[in-house]
Amino acid sequence: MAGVSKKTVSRVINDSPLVRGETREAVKAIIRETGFAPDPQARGLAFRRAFLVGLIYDNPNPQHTVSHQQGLLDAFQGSGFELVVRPVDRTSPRRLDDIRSFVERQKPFGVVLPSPVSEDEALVALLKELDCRYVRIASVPLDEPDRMVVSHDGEGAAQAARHLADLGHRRIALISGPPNFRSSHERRKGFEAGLAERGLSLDPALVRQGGYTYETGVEAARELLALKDRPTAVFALNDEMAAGAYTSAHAAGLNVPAELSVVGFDDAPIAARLWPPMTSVRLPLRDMGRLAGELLVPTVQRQPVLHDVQPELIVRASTAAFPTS
Amino acid sequence: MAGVSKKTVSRVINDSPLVRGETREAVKAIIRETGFAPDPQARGLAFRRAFLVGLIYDNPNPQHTVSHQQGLLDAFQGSGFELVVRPVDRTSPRRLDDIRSFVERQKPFGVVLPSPVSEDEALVALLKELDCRYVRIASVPLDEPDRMVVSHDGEGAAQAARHLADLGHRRIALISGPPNFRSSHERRKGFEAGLAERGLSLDPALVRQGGYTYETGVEAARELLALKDRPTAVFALNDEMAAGAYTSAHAAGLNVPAELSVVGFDDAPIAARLWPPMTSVRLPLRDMGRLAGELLVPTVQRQPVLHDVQPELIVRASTAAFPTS
DNA sequence: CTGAAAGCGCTTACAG
DNA sequence: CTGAAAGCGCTTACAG
Repeated sequence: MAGVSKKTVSRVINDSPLVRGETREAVKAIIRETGFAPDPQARGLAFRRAFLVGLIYDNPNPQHTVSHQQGLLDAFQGSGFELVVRPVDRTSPRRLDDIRSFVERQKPFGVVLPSPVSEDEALVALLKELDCRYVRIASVPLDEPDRMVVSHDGEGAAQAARHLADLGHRRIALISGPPNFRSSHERRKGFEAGLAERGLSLDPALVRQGGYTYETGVEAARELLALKDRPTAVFALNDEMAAGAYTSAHAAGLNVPAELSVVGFDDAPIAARLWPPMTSVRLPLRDMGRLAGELLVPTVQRQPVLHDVQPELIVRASTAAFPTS
Repeated sequence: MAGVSKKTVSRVINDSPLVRGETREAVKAIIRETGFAPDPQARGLAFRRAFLVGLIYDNPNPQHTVSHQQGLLDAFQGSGFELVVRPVDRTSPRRLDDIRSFVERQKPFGVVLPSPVSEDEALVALLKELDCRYVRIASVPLDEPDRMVVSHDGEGAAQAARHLADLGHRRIALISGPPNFRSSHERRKGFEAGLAERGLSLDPALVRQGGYTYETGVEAARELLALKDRPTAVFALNDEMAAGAYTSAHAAGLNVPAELSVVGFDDAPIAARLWPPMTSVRLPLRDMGRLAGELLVPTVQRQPVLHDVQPELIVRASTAAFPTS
C-alpha cells in the first residue's frame, strides 16, 4: 500500500518465488530507504516458530561456551536471529523436562548442542519427538552430516603423540578423561594411533583416568610421578588436568620440561599463562560455533557449508627433547 | 470457556486485581492441572514487549560472562523470561547502532550491563531514549539504586592492602588497570585506603599502569622487578596481570612468595591453578547476575532486593610474611 | 468482578 | 504474479 503494493512485501521478505523481479527490486529499494524491519514477534507468531536459537550447554570450561556463542553470533550476523542461552545439568533427570518446556513454549527455530550435551541421546530423541531442529558439535560424527560439526579431536591427540615421540620420549603417560565423555575416548584413540605411527604403544601402567578437572589431574599425575620408573612425558586429555600435572610436578620437585614434558588439550587461556607456557592442542571453538550456526540457519547466499574443523598443536615451552642433550 | 470462564484467565495470569479470589483460585487450579503455558510470542506481540532480557557485555574474561549468565538464569527460574546474549565492542562507534536496532526490533523486556559496558554513558543514554529498562553492574553506584548492582571493588582491594601490610610488607607495588575502566580507579583507591589504615602509603615509584591483560602484567612486573630497590610485594588489579607478574618473577629468578608476594583480583580459575596457588580477591559474580535479574524482572513474591555485594580476599600461597622469619 | 470486541504485525492459503 | 480475507494466541480498553 506504500509506494508499491502491500502484502507482496511479505513475499519479498520471505523470498517467495512468486514475485516478478521488477516488483521485487522496487520493494527491496523501499525497504532499504525506509529501514523497515519486520517485527520478529509477529513473524514468529504467524510462523508458529520463534527466531531464536538455543545454545544448550553443560561445559565446565567457560571459554568453550563463550567462544561458541561468539561463533554462533558471527553466523547470525544480520539475519535477525537471536541467541538464547540454556545451561543444563547433564546428570539431572529433570533436564529433559526443562528442555521440553523450553522447546514447547519458546518454539525456537532450532538448538545447538556442544559436547558433552551433544552426546546425550535421550535429549536428542526428545528434540526429534518435538520436531525441533538441532546441530550437534562433537569430536566424531554422531548424526547425519547436516546436523553435525565435527572437531576430530583424535587428530589433535595424534599430533601430540607424534610431537612427544619425535622429541625422543619413550615412557609417555596418559591422563585420560571421564568414560562418559565421547571426546575422552576419541582423544585417547587418536593418541594411541599417533604413537603407533612412530612404532610406539601406550604402556597400560602409565595410564590414569581423570575426570577433566584440575583436582583429578593433580591426583593422576601424583600417582604417575611416584612410580619407580616414572614417565618422562605426560599427555593430559584437557588443560585443566594438565595444569594439575604441573602442580604435582612442582610438589615432586620435578622441573618442567627438563624432567617432565607436559602436553594439554584445549589451549585454554591458562595454557599460555602457566610457567613454563604449556604446549597444547587447540580447537577452533569460535569456528565450530559459526559452522553450527550456518548449518542451522538458512542464509540467502551460502557457500558450501563445512562440517569439519581441524585441531592444531600449539608448541610452547612445556615439552623438551629426551634424553636432554 | 473451559471449566471456568475464558479471558479472565488472562487477568489471572497477569495478576490483575480485578478478579475475585475464588475465581482466581479456580482458574489457577485448572492451569496447574492442564499444564497450560501462555505463548510468549503472542503475549509479547500484544504487550509490544518481548519476554527476553539481553545481556550486553564486553568483557575479556569469559568467567565473568558465564557466571553472570548463570546468575541471571537463576533469577529467571520459572518466570518464562529468556536470556539473549549480545556481545559488543565498546570501542566501536557502531555499537550504538547495533544496540538500537536490537532494542527496536526485539523490544526486549530489559537489558543488563556488566562492567565495563555499564560505564558507557552514551549507551545508557540511548537506552533511556528508547525507553528500554536496564540494570547496570559496576564497582560503584552510577545510577539510581533500582538500576544498580554494586560490587564495591574498593573494599576488596582494601582487604588485599591490609593483608600485605599485616604480613610486614612495606615496599608494595601496584599494577593498575586501564584508565577508562572505572573498576581500575576504584580498586586503586580502595587499595590506598587500606594501606592508609595501616599507616602506609603507595610509593609512586612502585606503580605501573597495565591494561588488564596478561601481557601488560608481564611488562609492568618486569619493570618493577628490575628496580634497584625492588618491591617485596605486588598487587595487580586483576588476575590476568597477576599471572603476568608470576611470569616476570620466574624470568627474574625470583621465588614467589619467598622473594615476592603477589595478590590478584577476580579469583579467576587460573588463580588456584598457578604455582604457588595465588591469593586473590573474589567477586561473587553469579550473585551479581542474580541480583541484576531480580531487579529487572517483576517476580510475584520478592524479598527486599539487595543491590550490594561484597568482595572477599581468598588467601592462598602466593603471599608470605616479610621479612621472612 | 466478568464477558464480547478489536487489535498487536505478520503470514498462509484462496481467489483472481 | 498480486490482492483481500482469515488467523497465529494473547492483551487492552469497553461495556455490562
